[in-house]
Amino acid sequence: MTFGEVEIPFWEESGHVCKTCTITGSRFWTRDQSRETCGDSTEDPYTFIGEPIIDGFQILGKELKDAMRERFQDFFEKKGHSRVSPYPVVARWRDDIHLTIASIADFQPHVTSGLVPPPANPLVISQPCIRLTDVAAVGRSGRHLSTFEMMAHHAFNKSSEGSVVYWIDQCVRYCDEMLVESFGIDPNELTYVENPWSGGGNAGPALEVIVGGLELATLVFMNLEEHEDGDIEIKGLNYREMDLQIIDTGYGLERFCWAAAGTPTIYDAIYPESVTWLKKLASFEKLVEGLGISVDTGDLLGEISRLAGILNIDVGTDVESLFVKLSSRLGESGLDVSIEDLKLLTEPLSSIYAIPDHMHAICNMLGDGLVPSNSKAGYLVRMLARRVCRMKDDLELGVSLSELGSHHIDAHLDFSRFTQSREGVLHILDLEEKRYYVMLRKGESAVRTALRDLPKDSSEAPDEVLFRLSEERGLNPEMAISIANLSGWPELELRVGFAADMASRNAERTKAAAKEKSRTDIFPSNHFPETSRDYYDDTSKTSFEATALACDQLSDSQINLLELSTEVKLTPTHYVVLDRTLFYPEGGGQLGDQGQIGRSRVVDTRIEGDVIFHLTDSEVPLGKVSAEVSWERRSQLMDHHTAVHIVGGSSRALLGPHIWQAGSSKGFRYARIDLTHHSRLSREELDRIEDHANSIIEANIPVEKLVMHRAEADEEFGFEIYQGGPPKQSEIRVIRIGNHDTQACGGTHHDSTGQIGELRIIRSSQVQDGVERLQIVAGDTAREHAREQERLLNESSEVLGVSPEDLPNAVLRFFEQWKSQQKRIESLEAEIVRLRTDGGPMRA
RNA sequence: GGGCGUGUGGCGCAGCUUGGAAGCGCGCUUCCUUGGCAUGGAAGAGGCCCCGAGUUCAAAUCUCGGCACGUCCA
Repeated sequence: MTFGEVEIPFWEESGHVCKTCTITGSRFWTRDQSRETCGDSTEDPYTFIGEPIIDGFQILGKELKDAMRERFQDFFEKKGHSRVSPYPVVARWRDDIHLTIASIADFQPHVTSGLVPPPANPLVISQPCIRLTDVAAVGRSGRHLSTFEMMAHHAFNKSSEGSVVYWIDQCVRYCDEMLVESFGIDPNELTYVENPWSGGGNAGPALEVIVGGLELATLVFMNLEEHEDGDIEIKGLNYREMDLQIIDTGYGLERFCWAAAGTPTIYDAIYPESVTWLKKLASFEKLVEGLGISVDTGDLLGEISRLAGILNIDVGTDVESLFVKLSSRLGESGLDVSIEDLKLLTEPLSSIYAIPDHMHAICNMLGDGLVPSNSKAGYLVRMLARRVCRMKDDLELGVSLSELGSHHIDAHLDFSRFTQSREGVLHILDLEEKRYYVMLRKGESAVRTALRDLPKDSSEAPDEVLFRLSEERGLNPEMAISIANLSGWPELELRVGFAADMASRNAERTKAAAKEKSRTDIFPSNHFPETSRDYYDDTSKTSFEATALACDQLSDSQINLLELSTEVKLTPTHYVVLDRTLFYPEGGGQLGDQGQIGRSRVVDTRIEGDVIFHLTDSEVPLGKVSAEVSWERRSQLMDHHTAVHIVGGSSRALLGPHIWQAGSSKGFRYARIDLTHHSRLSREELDRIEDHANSIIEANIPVEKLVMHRAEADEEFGFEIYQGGPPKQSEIRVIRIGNHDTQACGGTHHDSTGQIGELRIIRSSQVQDGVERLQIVAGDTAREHAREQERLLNESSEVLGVSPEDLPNAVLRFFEQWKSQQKRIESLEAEIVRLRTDGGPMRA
């Protein structure tokens, strides 16, 4: 048996026959003896439009989705699956993807790798997902969505330990029974197509489940993982058998809804209220009447969807050529529509369909507390918001982005399960819309300047100009052209093939950027046993005895790779490995400890794998050593680390649930925390956060340090505790400051907040759009900082000979005087020049 | 995380490639035209050319660093 083939007794029992598709050549199974095609080929158009293949759902929209989801989950619950609540759409428990793209993403990589047990086994879930790869096709194809719910049943088997829940045969039986019995699908219409699956580091055989030309589900039997020594090669990568065998299924909730509604497009089935509302706002009926198309628009739309399912619409495809294809195919079906009319009809319509889809994704992302930004996940929500802004303006809807949001939330969303409030979402939408219009306004002059040398009657602009406007000013080529048309270049048009060229240009850059990306190990960590980390037992203990297992000289390249902090004053010469240590290694944003091992100074501490490396300024003899951690530094690091947690909690309490830690750093001289927030922070806001944080310190709240299993922590505290980054172990440490703040954190902390003394937020700066960096000093450093400020004030006022209170006024006065004197000098100089050239005494 | 770009009177921007006396539009002040307003005309005020170093006889302009902001890609 080659990779991807599946042996299933159920086929014979249920009267399925195995065939090979005459079009695609795929193997498939069907109950229909006369069937020639697999159902997923260019010869299999949709059959359910106007004739639903799932009976008994006389409803649409949210109601339909709720009923469909319930029917699905109920079936699997009765088959022994436990319901699991959906995860957020912003995948903050992962560092490789920004958004939840599939139900299995909830369990990667910790569960699929076997590190952490699943929350239930087997389980059933309906997971909201967002995929932006086909965003250009949304609204146009009739079936593409940027956001959808993936209904799924998962089972995690460990056959090596004799723990098997169920595998391929049983999975197919469940699927078939549910579709036929529970959803009343005609068994003769069902086909199962063999289509091995690989991606995201895993692979396995898989079946696509197709009804009426529509792929309703994919059943993946994940049993391979990527490994350089693996003996199975798939698409150029090596794979080996996994410890776990995972049932990974995905049933498209919205597609079930579409199949049950039989509407012309999937959007009509799930967003009917929005589509109707938007059509009215855009006066769509009037536009249709104005065209005078002879055929019925309902029929036409259904036909377009049917064809769009067959014609591939890819990102970067030129819309022009698609219209040509579409028009000729429509002609074959007896619908005679000119390309021009087709455009006039489908362009506004595709926006009307795309808007509710995009709003659904936007509201879900913002609901999860995401803040729009110019990079990372925040950029994705901004991109969607800007697409909506553009579409709503093209349609001349006359409503704001937040009004669209408000309508969408009322019609389609239950906001009780989100962390962000409805008001919070609408506020952010207002801010985003304002930013969009600022960009457009600035873009107008940018277009004029960029095209200045171009003759006014040109029909084409240089590619380079359009690329630059897009990348630097955020004006996509269509927008740039339409601005140019209004600014004095009426003939300018977008060159055919430009969109495709731009897409491939981006693809090349991405490829080039992806080249350098591999984290190299600095130390030979696999040569040593795990170092016992004694610093957790008692964070105030500083001296200890241990055995030095190794001491080696550091090479220049190792020192380079270490990227030593500016707080490391001496360049280390050796690394030392002990059997046990009290030295805390750099991690979680906390810098490494310093101190003494024997006669050598420890200048920094690092960890690699499970081994802790002490960086010293001289060689340490092997064998018994006594060591001492610098308490002055350690206690200051603890002041800063606990203070950072407190400030994070205070910011969230005062500014809202969208506040998320985007990074942090705790050193000896200062600490900083990066927070996601949609606006710049004023000094008043910083003062309020500072006061709130200091009240937590004054209340002297105990700092609990818990050690618990990952799954247990998820359950009890939620994903909010992973602000410092995704956890890498199955057992994690949790730092809990009363009800103020709870974080998974490996750092060293005080036992109660009062030990910090006081903290101050010195300043805030912006790291990137939507991320504010707060600089914090706490404990002794806070006092030193105050002294330093006073010294600066005193020195400055002494120079001017005034008291510090009068400094601002004095500086203002001096500056004004300086300005007026500069001006006087200038005019006097001009006077001298005039006198010299105007026949003054200089002329001899 | 990576790339690109921007910072110039109150506001919107040009000038930077190729270093040589800081400009344009709107707004503002005063005067003229008018019965008054709109308008038109004339005169004028208002600039640490983001900050700091460097190169140079000379920097808004070139180089480096910082700050602030924008944008695209992942």
